[in-house]
Amino acid sequence: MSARVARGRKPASRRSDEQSAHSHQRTRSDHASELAEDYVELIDDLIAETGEARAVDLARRLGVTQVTVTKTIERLKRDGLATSEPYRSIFLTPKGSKLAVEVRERHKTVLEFLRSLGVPAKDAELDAEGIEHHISPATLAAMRRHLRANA
Amino acid sequence: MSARVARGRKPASRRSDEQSAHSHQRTRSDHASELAEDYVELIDDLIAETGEARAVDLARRLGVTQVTVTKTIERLKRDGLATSEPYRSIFLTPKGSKLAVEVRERHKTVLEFLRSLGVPAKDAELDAEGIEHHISPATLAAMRRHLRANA
DNA sequence: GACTATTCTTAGCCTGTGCTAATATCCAGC
DNA sequence: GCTGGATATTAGCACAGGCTAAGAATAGTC
Ligand SMILES: [Mn+2]
Ligand SMILES: [Mn+2]
Ligand SMILES: [Mn+2]
Ligand SMILES: [Mn+2]
Repeated sequence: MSARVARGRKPASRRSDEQSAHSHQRTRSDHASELAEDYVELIDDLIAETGEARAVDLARRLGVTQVTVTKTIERLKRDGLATSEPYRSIFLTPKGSKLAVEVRERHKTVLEFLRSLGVPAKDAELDAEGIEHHISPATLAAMRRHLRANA
Repeated sequence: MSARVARGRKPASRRSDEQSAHSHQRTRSDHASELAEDYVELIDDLIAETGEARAVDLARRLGVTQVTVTKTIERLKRDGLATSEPYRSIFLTPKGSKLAVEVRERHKTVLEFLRSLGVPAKDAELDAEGIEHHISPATLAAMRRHLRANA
């Protein structure tokens, strides 16, 4: 059948194996930062829109319970992205604010790009929320080029 | 400052909150199926390339340990996507095979699409591995249109 | 057919991200 | 200034998906 079975030889660790492993590792790493990115973006939005970011509002926009939000905020605090006092609303550190700006910018670009491809608004919004976290600088630049070219 | 603070009025659950929550829910749901998709695609690849899919090969291509692979295969079996006997290699059920074909096709489209945008091969491969799981049928169709138009 | 290197399994651990139930605090309206 | 409803916290649970260490089974080589 196959070369493998015919020879009884295992192909050791090949170049393409490492390439493939690297892609999956990048995806896992993207997912590790994903929640933090969405939270800081949302906290920044809420402060801009309503003057403050409260757990109950975050929960409503994320579709999770308040308890889940509170626990996640604890991780954000641990990672130096947010601050909060008991029973008070949530704030971003400078590091968190900076991340929020970058993330919002990238999110907007991805959304506009999908729209420019002719994807219906509803689908574009759903897809962008997930896609945004897997966009390398190279791909972001390519999307911007495409938007400029089709302006 | 804000309307919220000035009025002391909470804006209840607004339409846009639900829209936003829906996007995040879709992303979480994508992630729940993501690992299964990558596994069946990889198992199918390995069977085609080498005649069989073994845990050690999956581990190498995914960049995780064999133990992690074995545990994940258990979940795939539970979900009716794969089968395996102790100390034997891994097979796909008809359901798993069907999924593998769809996933590979979508993966290829995303990769070609990114390449067609001018993204360098290396970056395109890294990004496609994550992006592929967040592509709605509408976006997939748009990518195909774009590829056909720029053929 | 025995030996050894590879592979697979089992047990046990950890973190992240979700949940419910129960309790505590806060604040708006009276 | 009380108080009821909204909000936040705490405790405890579950599952996914990662890991290491130790031992068992398999298979290629002599
Ligand atoms: Mn976002
Ligand atoms: Mn997102
Ligand atoms: Mn993938
Ligand atoms: Mn993702």
